[in-house]
Amino acid sequence: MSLQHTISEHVKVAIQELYSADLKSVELQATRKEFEGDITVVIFPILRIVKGNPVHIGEAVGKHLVDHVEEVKDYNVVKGFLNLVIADSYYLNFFTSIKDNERFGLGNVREDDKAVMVEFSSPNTNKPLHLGHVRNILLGYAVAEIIKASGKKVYKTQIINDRGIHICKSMLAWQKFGEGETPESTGLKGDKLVGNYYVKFDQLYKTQIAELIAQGVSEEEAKKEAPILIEAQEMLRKWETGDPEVVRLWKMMNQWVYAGFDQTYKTIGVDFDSYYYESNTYLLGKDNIEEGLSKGVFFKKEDGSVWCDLTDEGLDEKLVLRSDGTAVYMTQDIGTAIQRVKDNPDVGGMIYTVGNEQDYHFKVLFLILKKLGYDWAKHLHHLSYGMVDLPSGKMKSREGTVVDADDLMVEMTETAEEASKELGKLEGYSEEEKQEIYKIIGLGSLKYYILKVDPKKRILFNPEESVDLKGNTGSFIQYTYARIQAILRKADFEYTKACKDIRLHPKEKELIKQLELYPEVIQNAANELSPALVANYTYDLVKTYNSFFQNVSIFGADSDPEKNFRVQLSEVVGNTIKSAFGLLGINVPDRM
RNA sequence: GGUCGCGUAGCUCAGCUGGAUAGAGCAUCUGCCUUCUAAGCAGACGGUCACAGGUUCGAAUCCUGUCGCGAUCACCA
Repeated sequence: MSLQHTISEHVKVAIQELYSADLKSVELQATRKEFEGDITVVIFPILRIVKGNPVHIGEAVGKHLVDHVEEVKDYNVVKGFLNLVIADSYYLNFFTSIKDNERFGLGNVREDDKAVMVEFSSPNTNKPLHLGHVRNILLGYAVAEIIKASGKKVYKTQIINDRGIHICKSMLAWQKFGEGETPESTGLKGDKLVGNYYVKFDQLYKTQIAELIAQGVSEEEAKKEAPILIEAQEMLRKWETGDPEVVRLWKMMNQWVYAGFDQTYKTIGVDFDSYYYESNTYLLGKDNIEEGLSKGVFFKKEDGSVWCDLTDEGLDEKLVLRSDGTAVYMTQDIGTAIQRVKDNPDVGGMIYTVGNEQDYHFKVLFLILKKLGYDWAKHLHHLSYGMVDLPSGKMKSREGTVVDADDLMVEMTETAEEASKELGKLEGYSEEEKQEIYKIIGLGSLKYYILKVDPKKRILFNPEESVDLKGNTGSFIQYTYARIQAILRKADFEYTKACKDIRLHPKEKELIKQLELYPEVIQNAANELSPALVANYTYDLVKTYNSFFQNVSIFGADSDPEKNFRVQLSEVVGNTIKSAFGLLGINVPDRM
């Protein structure tokens, strides 16, 4: 039973005994630094039940707690706040209970037999991944890891948008101008090569439009009639009829792209448990529409199109099947969701990591699935995130202002290398080891920079600031971890010594309090699907540790048990940083 | 126009289900390397929490309205 719970219960008992009143809930908070104490009971809400002077009530309750709760050593009352001083022994006991558990707080926080499927990344196969994908991937992966840590089984998946006119555009341009180029012949990553042809298509398309306009065709017409576009549409038709030549080309170029993506995922450090391809799923959903019609969830209009009436929910009617019987986006998503649960029957909920421009789409999708009566439909969540802006404005692929994911990661690594070389702390390491550390630092900065902000907010991605190693950054936290490892390398302490009689330094107490919070932070992050919570918590922990570390020498000449205790405390903080960063997909180096 | 989201220090961001004097980092300034990693620590400066009402012992937080920014409202994906 947690201390907070114990205190709450005793406050209730005290109010019952002193005033014969029945208190339903107790408001607790951490005591502010400027007052003496650790936990504060807010008296004001009690005034609703017990009339009287808040200070007198606080005094009475405080006395009762000191008398009846072992851990409460002392109290003081300031206005309507009852500050409780918790005995050092409580913190020391807590510390003893976690110090040998490297993964304390991780795993089995909540038992739940239903698995969660987390979808993220979900790229198109016509161009390389960019900064927007990076935010998506980092968020999705971190959320998956956090939920896993909170005790659930997690499936990481993505749906790859591998069909449609966009991929035909790249294919056509390659066919026309490629002269048989391959990733091998050019040395280019497959996704880059294909992306280049997508750009080539767009260039030709634009010049053709310009030519048509010069001939007196209206802009609107020109956009529809450009020969290259007609050709691409023709190619899509051939693909749909299964034309062997087109399908062969499509398969080949998609393979190039997948190889390129795999390399990018590997560098970022993420993986997936399953892949769904739109070329397989785009026909799904029609059966479910039939089923919905028979259940009365959908209705058919005179022209044969099928709709879902959501006006009772304050939304519009939504098309789920065209009048010619073909599927729309919504049809596919309905079918794919149902298919996924068929593939993984233990799944009890799904999380879709998709940008906030699709908020409405997912609102509707979830409603429809609920109406269709699936029990897992109650646990669907759209992990919606804001756009990534650059100081120069919006990223636009057509204007070439996108930040390529691979380039970005290389740049971050190089910056880490420069900074690291200046400080020269990696002497004695092989070039290979150094490169590995630079990568860990560079990527750590990037990941932390993106994950520390609330997902639903837009991010202003400032390249200069993101590579900064000072302040609230990933590398600052990594640096603290590396320093802790240096202490552990040099310390020769024995774990067997008890730490019963130690007087806690106020900052040590503060640190242990923060560690105590750790499982709660993970639980909250899992509930709110917020990696930002974990990131900000880690920063707070590290700030407190650094300030303690700087002010108290661990290798001081005096008393052994204290020395050992401090080294152990360092180790536990280090482990906590490591596991918290693990949840965010960030590595920590032993030296940097 | 309807719907949704955002608006906190010069800049980038925290602020949990309402609680004490609003919190960090960057930038600017001042101290601290004979001790375990100074990518650090301590401190100073900096705020009408967009605005106006409301709810109450108490509001950055909840409600209503206004303004600003963004997204979205296709038989597109």
